[in-house]
Amino acid sequence: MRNKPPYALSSVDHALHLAALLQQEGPMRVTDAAERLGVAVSTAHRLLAMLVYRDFAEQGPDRRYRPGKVLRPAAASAAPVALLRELCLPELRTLMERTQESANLMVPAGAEVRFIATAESPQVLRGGDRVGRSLPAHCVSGGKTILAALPPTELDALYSEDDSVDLPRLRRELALVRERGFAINDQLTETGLTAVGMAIKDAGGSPVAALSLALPTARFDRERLPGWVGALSSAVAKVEAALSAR
Amino acid sequence: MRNKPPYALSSVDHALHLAALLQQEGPMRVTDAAERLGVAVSTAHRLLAMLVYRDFAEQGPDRRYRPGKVLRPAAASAAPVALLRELCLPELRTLMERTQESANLMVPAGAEVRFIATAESPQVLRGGDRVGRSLPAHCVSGGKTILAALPPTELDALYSEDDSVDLPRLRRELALVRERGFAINDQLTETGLTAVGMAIKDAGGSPVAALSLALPTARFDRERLPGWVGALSSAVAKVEAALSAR
DNA sequence: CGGCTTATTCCTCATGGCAGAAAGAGTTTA
DNA sequence: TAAACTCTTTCTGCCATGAGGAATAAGCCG
Repeated sequence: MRNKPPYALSSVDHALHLAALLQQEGPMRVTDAAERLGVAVSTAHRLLAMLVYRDFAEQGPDRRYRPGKVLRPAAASAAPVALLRELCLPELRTLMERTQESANLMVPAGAEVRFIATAESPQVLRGGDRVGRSLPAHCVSGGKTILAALPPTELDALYSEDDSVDLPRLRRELALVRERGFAINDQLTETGLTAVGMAIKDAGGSPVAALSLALPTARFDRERLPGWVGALSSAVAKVEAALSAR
Repeated sequence: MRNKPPYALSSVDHALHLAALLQQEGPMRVTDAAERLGVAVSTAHRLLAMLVYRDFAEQGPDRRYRPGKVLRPAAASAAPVALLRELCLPELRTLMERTQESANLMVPAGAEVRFIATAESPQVLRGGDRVGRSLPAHCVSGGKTILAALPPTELDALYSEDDSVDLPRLRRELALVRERGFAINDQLTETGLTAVGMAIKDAGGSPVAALSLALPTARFDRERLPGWVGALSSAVAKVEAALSAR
């Protein structure tokens, strides 16, 4: 816990304080919460209702409120994306070490992909860390491979109402991606950056994530492509095997 | 997650949503958080500052925000009171089964004690479940034994400015409690309820909690007192041994 | 049935969201 | 290598809207 911010949000403070109390001290009634926070009972009730809504609390048959699943030991390690990150981090590092280029892990998020882990190249000029960011799937190498693995109906659902995307052209590109097994993003999202991506699929063949190598365009060399694709294939295979084993 | 409450607190909703996103998805920048929540960047920053303040987030050297210790797997099991509850629950049950009266665990909280676990007697007329509640320590059996184990300076610090408490009289009572090793609350906090309490001390002799048996005054019998005190002693000894072993 | 507790509703004013500015950090360029 | 540039984080002030509290209704238990 740090110093109180200069411009604290008292409603948020109450809620977080209450959540932490539930975790530390266990079951509590509405009136107990009101006393502990120094607020009206109706306010405490509203705060608890929000905690319940967002899974930070739940109410038992004795009417007391307890920590919800977000605050339980299992939650942090059970979230699918957190699991995937944990599982992929070693492979990301291996991939990066093998290629000396930055390796990214991304997951699908509607028509976008979200970067959830990066192993950065040790070279001075390198693809940077994009963790936390979202980018349009059809502009990103890994995103393209995810789209390529989607059933046509799902692809339509994502893009049929989006005028900015030429759907027939995208389909043709994705057919090529499927054929090759990887996709390239040549400076579509950032000038001077080129990436090679490959989807990670579950046992049923559905894309759950993608790995990509991102490097300065100046270092992109068609002759080295097979090597990068090979390293990506290796990493993807290992992740897929680990996913199947769960 | 439940249905959104009819009268949601949107600021609290933003904060909790953001905390859950950090746990599920991992590191995030301020601008990422703003995008995900659909709020201004400055608002996202204030929310993150509150999350950091309450240990739901922390910021790394890369400026990204990550889950704080409250959201990590270890937090839920590491909180001292949560540990104590977990450790004491079996003894509470044993104590209750042995005496057929309700057994309570309470911890000191300033001049009060807070009830953190109860094993209720199976009898129809019984001491009830007080989990979550706080009561003045000097009116509660377990609280008296905690006060009795405090150094005189600490006792003074708690009560010297409190006119409602006759400190010399309390001192005399606590001296008696120390001599006996247990304390009785005869209807001070609730008409018709009598309780016998005993402190749990750490290796250094400082009181960390107390166990008590609470029963209807109608069942309180001075001839049975040694039996109750014996059972309490047993339970306290086991808890103290377990505490020492950590 | 009574008393306590939880849950809901309405109103008002204090605070949370936003815009803008300042500060910080990393990259690019000369 | 230093300056310029750009993006990002952090800070600040203002005002309208949403959070807190009072009152009421509903629920629960002895």
